Amino acid sequence: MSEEKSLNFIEEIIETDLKEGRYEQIATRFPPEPNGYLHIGHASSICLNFGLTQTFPGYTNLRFDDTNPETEETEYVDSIKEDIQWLGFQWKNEFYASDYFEQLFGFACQLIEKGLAYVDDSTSDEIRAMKGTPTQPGSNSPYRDRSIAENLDLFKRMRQGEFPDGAKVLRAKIDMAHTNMIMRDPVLYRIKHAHHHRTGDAWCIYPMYDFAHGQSDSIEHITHSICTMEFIPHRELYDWCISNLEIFPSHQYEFARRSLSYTVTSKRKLLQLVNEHIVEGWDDPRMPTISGMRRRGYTAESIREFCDRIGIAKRDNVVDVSMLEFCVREHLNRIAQRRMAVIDPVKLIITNYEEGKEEILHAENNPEDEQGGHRDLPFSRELWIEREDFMEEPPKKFFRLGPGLTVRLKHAYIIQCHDFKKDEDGKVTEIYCTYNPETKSGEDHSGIKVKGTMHWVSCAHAKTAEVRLYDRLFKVENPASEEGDFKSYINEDSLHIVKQAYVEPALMNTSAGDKFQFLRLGYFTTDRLSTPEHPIFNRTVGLKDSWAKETKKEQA
RNA sequence: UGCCUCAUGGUGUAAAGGUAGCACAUCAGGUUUUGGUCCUGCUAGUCUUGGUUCGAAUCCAGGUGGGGUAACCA
Repeated sequence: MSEEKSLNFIEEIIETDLKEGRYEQIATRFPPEPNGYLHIGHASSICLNFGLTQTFPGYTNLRFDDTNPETEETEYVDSIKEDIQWLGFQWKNEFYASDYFEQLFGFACQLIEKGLAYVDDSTSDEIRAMKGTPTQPGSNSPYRDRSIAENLDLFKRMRQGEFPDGAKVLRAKIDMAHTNMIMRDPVLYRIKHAHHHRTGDAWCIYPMYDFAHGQSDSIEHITHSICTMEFIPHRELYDWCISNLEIFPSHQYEFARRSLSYTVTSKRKLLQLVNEHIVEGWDDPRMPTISGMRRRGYTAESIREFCDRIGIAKRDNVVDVSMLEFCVREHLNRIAQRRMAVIDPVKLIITNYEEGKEEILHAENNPEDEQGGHRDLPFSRELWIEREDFMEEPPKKFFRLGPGLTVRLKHAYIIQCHDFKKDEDGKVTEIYCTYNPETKSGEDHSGIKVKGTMHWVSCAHAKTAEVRLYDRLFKVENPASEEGDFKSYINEDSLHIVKQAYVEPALMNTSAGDKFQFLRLGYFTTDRLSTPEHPIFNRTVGLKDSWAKETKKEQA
């Protein structure tokens, strides 16, 4: 615990600000636009913003950046709030940029009165044309020199709804030759006769991001307004507005958004996957959304740990998914109860075990947790085992079943295979073994050592469950940087549904979100659609599999 | 092309002019009634060229490469 954790560059800035007395406490905010579900990239920002005010004195607001009524919906507001809380964070205030519409309107009037904003009748095409290019200065709008009185009158009439969409905009009067394109008389307000999810039809003019965000920060006395790198050019305008309005000086700091290999994290692309039914909704377990990951079985703790490990910096990055998978496994290994399930079953018959006999075994729930307790596990003559655990002609290092081979059945006996049966297609249908009654788990004094231990489910006691196996959604590491449509890189085998898996009785009557390790198969969670009559388990992540690695090496 | 920004093993991230470290991944081994967990060890890095300095990943200058930016989106 004596280890001093190094600070990221934002924490360093804050520490300096605090030390030098610029602030006594800080305020941050998480500012989502309610036009999509939160994803793993947002989780990073959430952990940053809320984490900052856990390590330093201060608080964090949740503020919805809802200035574009055409794309925003209450459904998104609700999901965003749920996801943040599920991740384990609580905001101090729940605010909306739309709360400030009246105040923002007032700010705009102030700029007009200072001669720093004007109403422009140009079309968007004309404005774009007059913008110039990075190397060529733009040109002034013919409406740029309207009088203050006329601008004020026009702007108020815009608000009254006298003009149709697109007829006029309010622009800042800065410099059409500015090297920063953002500063070439940016649009501040536009006319949109659209229904807003919160203000209804009260407004028909809406502020642009650049006029809403900074002022909202200022109104809330946000000290450190943290956003991603693409907003760097906007900082100059952010500061310009605050300084000319002479309001609380919030400051903007930028970090590089985190990206994850084999996934996309762009709301536009995620929306597309949902709308085109490539996935089954925002919370499809293959989605990198918080809700998708939650349904997949990720824990909030593991996502927080992940965000902590990948850190915050300003350079471009693609974090390897294996880092994320490591974090879930690490947590789930500690908390998930062990169960047995067979996904691809083949029958095993213990020929020297009395027919009709059954034993109730005492199986530990979690070897990592001494307080984890035990469960009853029925054993009998006929068992289901995993088809891949038997090989007719096993290679040397195959520590499972094959003619003559010996293995332990987890929590039960050591068995030896002496025969098997195949159908006319050559498919193994039954495997015959004998068991050694002296080798019962916990009472084994035989001294026999075996290399392999296998999972199984008693046929007579097995329950049927649906198991959903997920794989990465994309075939390439960075779909966003690949040529052409990102959808052409989708992995069409990202979901494999097993309708009839056999599970031990202790797996009945679980609740949505319960987490288990199916021995040797991976971590699974009960899906929200699961019912006692039709249980469904989602595979969160497989176990590390050094045997699979070995066989892959052989093939190469 | 202007402006902005970034550059440390395969990946992510530290080192505030003084021994380049940590984690993931990889590889090799040990323990194990999960080929899991755990433990041990290996491999592998400062974009380039100059300068300042006793000493540079760090400071300066030039180059190269990546990313952002020219929506009535955020």
